Amino acid sequence: MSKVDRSKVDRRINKTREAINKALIELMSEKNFENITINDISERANLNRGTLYLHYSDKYDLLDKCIKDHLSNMLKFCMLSKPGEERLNVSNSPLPMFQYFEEHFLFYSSMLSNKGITCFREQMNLVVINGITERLKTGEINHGHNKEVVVQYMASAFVGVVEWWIKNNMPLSPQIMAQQLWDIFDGNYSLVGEGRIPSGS
Amino acid sequence: MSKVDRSKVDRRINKTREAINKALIELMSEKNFENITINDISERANLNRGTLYLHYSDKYDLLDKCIKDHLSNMLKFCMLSKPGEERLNVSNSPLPMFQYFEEHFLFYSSMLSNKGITCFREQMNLVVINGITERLKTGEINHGHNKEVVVQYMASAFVGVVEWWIKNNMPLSPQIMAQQLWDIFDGNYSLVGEGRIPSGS
DNA sequence: TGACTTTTGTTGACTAATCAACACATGATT
DNA sequence: AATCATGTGTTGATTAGTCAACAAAAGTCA
Repeated sequence: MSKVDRSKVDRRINKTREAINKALIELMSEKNFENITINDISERANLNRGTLYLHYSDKYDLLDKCIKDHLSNMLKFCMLSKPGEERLNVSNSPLPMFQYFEEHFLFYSSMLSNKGITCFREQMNLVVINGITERLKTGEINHGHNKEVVVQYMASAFVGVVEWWIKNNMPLSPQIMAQQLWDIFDGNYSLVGEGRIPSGS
Repeated sequence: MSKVDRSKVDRRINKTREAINKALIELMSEKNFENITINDISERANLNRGTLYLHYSDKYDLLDKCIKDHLSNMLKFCMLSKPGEERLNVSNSPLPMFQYFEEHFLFYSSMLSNKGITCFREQMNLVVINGITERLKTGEINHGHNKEVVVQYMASAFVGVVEWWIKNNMPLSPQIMAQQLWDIFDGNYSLVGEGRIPSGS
């Protein structure tokens, strides 16, 4: 008569998943996804092949979950700075985002540069769109622009810039990138109801 | 009816031991050994406290096995260059040794600098003595010196120099250290039966 | 084509790691 | 001295991971 608590996840599970994800990302930075075998992954992760199948049904399932996991964390990170609060100062500029991408460079580099995996860019775009949409829920646009259009515009611009930055091995610092992007956005819109930021005149 | 092979070690065992050893060395570079608890170690190693007790009876047992393990590897590494073979050229100088210590700097630094653990220096000295004795078995000394004395002299000198080098955060490169030590040894003895190396005249 | 190697996904027997719980020891604070 | 917190070492029930073995699929090449 027992049955233990089990409310928290067994730490072995996390260790295993982390090892597998790390191995996959490493391998994807080295070769084409299609050429990576389950054997490669389990060897690199230093665990039994059978263990991998306890968590993922095949390598496509693994890739899928790996992407969803990372993008979900990215979105979570973005949402930490609450929408509609202190949005016009530099402290809430895109800087944390670029620092985030810098920290997870290996992942985003692997995903964006790897041949034979087309799905990633679209998934990332989708997540960014959802994120921006969420943030714009409270602070409404008041320039007479269609919200959908603005969201698409911003998401595409952001993802495109990030993709360029990552694919080119981050030639500029996160600070510079954030400043540049902030300036461009500023030239277009201010994102909350206060309207354009008076610049000079 | 079965009984599996089990000739090789279960990879879980190696992973666990490696995590524990890494955790101990890290912690010892941060604080006094006496102030490190079993809880600290198991937390840092990211495993259950009970798991640690499956491998070690207490933290002293762990420290002991950790030291013996490292020193045994060190000796193994030293013995890779066979005694009595090509001993007079630079390629067989102490350089590999200093590179070895550089690679395992964190361990030796922790052990040599940590207060509240006196046993390490003596154990290391003993291992070095055994190593040198082993190497001198084939190539005999022929200067009329007592072998024991020569061994003690060399071991003390070597350990002393290494200890200074590690404790001072490796102020000189392994190359320089090896060259210096080689020159000093050369000024004293050549270690094989060929006698002094004619230097110049 | 056919022989071959490699990879895949699954099985069952087994072992190591996990977790909560426990009693006890040590140490500091009041 | 009594209280409180923290660390120790052990227990038993349970789960996750391991390994070798297998058959079937997919890729390689003479």
